[in-house]
Amino acid sequence: MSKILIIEDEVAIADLEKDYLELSGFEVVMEHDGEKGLARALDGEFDLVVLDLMLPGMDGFEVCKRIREKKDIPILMVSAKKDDIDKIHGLGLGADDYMTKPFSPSELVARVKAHMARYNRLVNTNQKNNDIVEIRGIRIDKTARRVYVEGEEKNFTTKEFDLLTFLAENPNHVFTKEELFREIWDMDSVGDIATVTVHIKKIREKIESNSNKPQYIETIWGVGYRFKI
Amino acid sequence: MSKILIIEDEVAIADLEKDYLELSGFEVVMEHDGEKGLARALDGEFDLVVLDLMLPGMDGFEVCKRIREKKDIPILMVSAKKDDIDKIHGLGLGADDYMTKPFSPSELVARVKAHMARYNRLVNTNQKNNDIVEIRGIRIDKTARRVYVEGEEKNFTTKEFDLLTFLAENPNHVFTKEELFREIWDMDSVGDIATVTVHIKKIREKIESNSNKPQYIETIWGVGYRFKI
DNA sequence: TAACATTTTTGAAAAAATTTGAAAAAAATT
DNA sequence: AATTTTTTTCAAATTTTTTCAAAAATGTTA
Repeated sequence: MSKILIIEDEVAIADLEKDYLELSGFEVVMEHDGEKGLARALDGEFDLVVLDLMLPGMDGFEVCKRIREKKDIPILMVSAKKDDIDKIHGLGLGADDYMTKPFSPSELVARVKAHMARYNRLVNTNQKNNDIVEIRGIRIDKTARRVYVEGEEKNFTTKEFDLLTFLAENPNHVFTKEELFREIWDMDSVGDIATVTVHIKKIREKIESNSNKPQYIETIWGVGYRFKI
Repeated sequence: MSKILIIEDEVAIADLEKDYLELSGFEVVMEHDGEKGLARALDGEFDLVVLDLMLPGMDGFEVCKRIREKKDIPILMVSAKKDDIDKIHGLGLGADDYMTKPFSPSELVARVKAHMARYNRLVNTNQKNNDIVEIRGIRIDKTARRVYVEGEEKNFTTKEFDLLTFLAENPNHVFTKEELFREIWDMDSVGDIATVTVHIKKIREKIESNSNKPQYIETIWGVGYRFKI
């Protein structure tokens, strides 16, 4: 269940937002001033913050900035004035979205859902099931030793599977061919590094739709390879 | 440099959007019908898609859905009708944002920037214990070998990356070209010191907004270079 | 300001690294 | 033992990066 924090001093508005969000299945908590809101947000239990700009205590700009210093959760800013929106842009506070009042509650719900979906898409990748490694269109079932590309199973040989899995489990990390060789082949096995290259090529044939522009395994010239998040 | 794909059949509008985005430093490509747009988007070279709903060939709903099946890049949908927005929500297509025409170009630029920033923020937190060197607007991720300038990723070649990283890790220290050469190139490699200069130039092109007044890598006349804190 | 020294820019050549296809070797299966 | 599959090796083709050298620009000094 996703939890949403509403920081909004006008109780009537906050209540309305709360009702709609709860109807859509979210758990909602409200705070009515800046300081408390900030403290709550930093608590870390929320998945998204709806933040009004006009607040007693600490204003929305400040709250946004302070949340962003510590947290990466989506922040949806709400303001009565169109000018404030420009200010939000200008300050580069790291707000993810903004709406001007008045807005329809369904608009709010829609935006909240969109952000949630996006956040989950990007973040949920490598936490839950340890046996499943999933990044974008690639799903690797480690126990079953199966690989699915866009939902379709592809056959991988042992070395190909091990290599792909290692890269996918350490995404965004550049490994040299030597490192990969030591990792997948026996530490002290004597062999040619070139075999790594060939295996990369074979893997690419199976997972990349266009080998010239690899979407998963990138080449870092002069260094090695990297699985792109 | 971030690349944006605009899929919009009205050429005048597409041109306007392109102009504004390019002014903000984005690289922009336009496609004027659904099929071509989809193909381009799946190519994988873009960081964000601006997608009009009304398109000849394949409509925006379909294009959005199809992109989302394969790609995680931000999609910003544009429509003339408010009703369409509700439809986008309803269908759960995975669009990240939407704007109704008419909109101000600066609004478009702001939204694009916000999405880009967020995408980078999220992707970066996903990785584990990376070595990050950060000085003012420059962030160097040593394990991923990525460089961000004002939050935007730039491509660096091996030597460029090594040289920049070395300077950034030893800020405020002047190095002669000889020292830099010995540091980045093999100690005993025979080569021309001039190559250091060329690499500095290339790095500057990527990190300095005004090459005439370098904000990061300063030239110390008659001596060498220094990364300014 | 002229003369000089140093740095920067530029484009093309050279070098290095990667990709690719195919054949040889090794391992597993029948 | 023969066949099939997988892995490794090799070398040509391709791509990217680096180097080099000459020209242009910039800063320094007399």
